[in-house]
Amino acid sequence: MNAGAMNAGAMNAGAMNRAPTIMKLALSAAAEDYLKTIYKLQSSGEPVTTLALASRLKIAPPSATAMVKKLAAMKLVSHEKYRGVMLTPAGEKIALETIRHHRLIETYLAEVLGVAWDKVHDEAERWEHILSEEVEAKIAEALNHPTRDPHGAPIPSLSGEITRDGWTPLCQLEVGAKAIVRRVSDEDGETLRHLREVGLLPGEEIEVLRAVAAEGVLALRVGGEKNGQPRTIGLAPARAVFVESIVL
Amino acid sequence: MNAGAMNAGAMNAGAMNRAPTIMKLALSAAAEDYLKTIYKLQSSGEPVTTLALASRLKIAPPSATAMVKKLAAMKLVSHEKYRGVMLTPAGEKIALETIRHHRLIETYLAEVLGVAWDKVHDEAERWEHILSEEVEAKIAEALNHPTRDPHGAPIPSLSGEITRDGWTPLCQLEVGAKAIVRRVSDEDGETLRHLREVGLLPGEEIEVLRAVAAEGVLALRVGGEKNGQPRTIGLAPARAVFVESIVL
DNA sequence: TAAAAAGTTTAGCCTCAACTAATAATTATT
DNA sequence: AATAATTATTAGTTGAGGCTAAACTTTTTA
Repeated sequence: MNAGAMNAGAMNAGAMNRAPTIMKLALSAAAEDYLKTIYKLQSSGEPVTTLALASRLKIAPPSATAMVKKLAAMKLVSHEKYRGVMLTPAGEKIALETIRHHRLIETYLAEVLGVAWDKVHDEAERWEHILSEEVEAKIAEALNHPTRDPHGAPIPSLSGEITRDGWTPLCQLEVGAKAIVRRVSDEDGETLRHLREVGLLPGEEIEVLRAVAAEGVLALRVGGEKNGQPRTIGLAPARAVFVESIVL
Repeated sequence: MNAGAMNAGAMNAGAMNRAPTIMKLALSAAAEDYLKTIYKLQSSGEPVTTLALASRLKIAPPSATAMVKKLAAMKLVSHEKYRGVMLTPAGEKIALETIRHHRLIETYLAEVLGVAWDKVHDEAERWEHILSEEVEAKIAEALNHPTRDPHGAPIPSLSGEITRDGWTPLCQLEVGAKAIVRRVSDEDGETLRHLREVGLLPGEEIEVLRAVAAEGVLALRVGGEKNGQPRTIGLAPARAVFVESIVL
């Protein structure tokens, strides 16, 4: 047999690729999704358990275990059995690249192509895995190197730095507190549509009028000084909103 | 059997999907690639054999046989054993949609994002499979509904119509013939870079000065009236160029 | 602290889309 | 027309990345 074609998987090794560019380990879309999800769990302080991964990625727990093992073999995560997962520096780098892709694409779709706020996430979820470095650069340039996506999330820099915002979940505000909406979670289109309807967009000023823990409901004034009408939202959407408190 | 529209494989019985929109059978990227390749072979008059498919797609022949069987089961192609393949109307529709995606993306990348002529093909090859109808529409609109991609290939309309150009491969021109370059094949970046260097871009006027069949070489004047210098190109690149003869 | 519950992993299977080796059909050549 | 050469198909594997059922840890609770 004449070596010729050589299957794509076996291609990595040292063969080919004469170019001086550093060989970029082409990870599967699935692997990138795991790394991204691990990063998000990790940076929101939640423990990165098999169950958390499985539920975020909508897969069965054993599937998560299997992938975690593969990622560990690739030295992208460290994994102690029955304990949990942590990204290695290499894994974090890839997670941040994937998140950068995602948020740049969201921004581009929303600002340049005019795709609706609540739809850009699902699009970006697919695009992030096929974006080349070159097109990434063109997109970043076209947007003038943005640092926030349309939902207020920070876009990691090309070198992998990311702003760590210390913002408060809206659901944790005390009655009477005033704050400015800084970020909303982009994951669920349904929630996003609801938040836009209520007016909870990044930049908006709000005041907590009443919090009825028992009812799991929050009454707010949305929009600055008096003119905003009071609105009531549930706890679930309130958890998707992050605010910066206004200190008086 | 109750007609193809709502096949969608595992799309569980009647559950979900209340919307009145026609369910769009989500085909794998691989299947789309096969349909596209079958379409191209078919419309260039070549017989659509297992070997031709395998060689175009850079896979082994048995893999092609296997996928052809699947596509036949989905009624996207008709297949007579040992004979060859033909697209059904449904298969052709999907092929044309995929080609539309590909060419729109190429055009967008080149014209809006400034990606190089010889690189847009490989990008589009990946993007075409994940483009949603909505973003497709936005892109088409941003480009003002183009009918040609940057290489001169016709872009199928949304409804699946495509211009059939009767252009001549450059390699078939007689000595002394004058013509205008109308289209170059986009498949191979290497070839494209070469053609650009020689000046064989859509719109350019050429004249065949000498054709040495034995040498497999063509001498041309590129660029209108006298001022173009003579250039020599091989037969392989000449096959990738299609021209419109100037009738005197 | 022992039993129950919750969470994690192993074992074994499935589908997809590739692959190689071997077989079968068609076409070309003496 | 018989044989050789092409080309196509079948048979059996492989690797990703899912799945369920069952076994095993860890944590909680009675």
